[in-house]
Amino acid sequence: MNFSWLNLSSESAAKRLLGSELVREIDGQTLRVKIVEVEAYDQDDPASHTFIGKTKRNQAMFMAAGHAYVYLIHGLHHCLNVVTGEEGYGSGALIRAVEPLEGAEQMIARRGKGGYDVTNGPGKVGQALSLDLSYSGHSLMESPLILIKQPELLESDITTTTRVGISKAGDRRRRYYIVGNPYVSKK
DNA sequence: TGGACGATTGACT
DNA sequence: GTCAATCGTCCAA
Repeated sequence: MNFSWLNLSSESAAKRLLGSELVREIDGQTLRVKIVEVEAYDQDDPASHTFIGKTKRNQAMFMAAGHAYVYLIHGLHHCLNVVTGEEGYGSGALIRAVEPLEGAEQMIARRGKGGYDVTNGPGKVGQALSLDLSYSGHSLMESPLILIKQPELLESDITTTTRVGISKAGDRRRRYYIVGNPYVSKK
């Protein structure tokens, strides 16, 4: 098992992540989700945390492909990224939304909400999977958070749009999601 | 050492 | 549609 399939540009790797699964083991429970929405970020992108270079916070983004980068937004929400590309180059894909496959009830309990609201946003994914800053830099080959490759989706199943909630480079179309999946975030 | 700010969410009008 | 919550991080002084 290796993550050479993520050793691509952040755009290609982000699209390749759609349909892949994350397995989260916690309190003896197994949570399994499918990635349905992502956004690409890299060092040459003004909207990326790595645009300013390597810092204490974003150093995980400079690790080899297949590590996790978790950050805290607005002091409230933890967001998960999958690091992509070459080690030493700060790039990755923000996991914006997932579809519960296993352990949905655990996620609903952690979220305090059911329905599609359970995981249809980056902060919601972080809460449903109970992630925090200590997971930044974690290898996604190891328990308790594992990334599992799935067959690549057809290009016709992927929609590309502008990103959400950023204040810079808002015109870059680097948000990708699975057509028709109800867990895709709204905005 | 301090102040400004954010790849968001949810509550409220 | 508007807006507050809340804190780790970054940078200026």
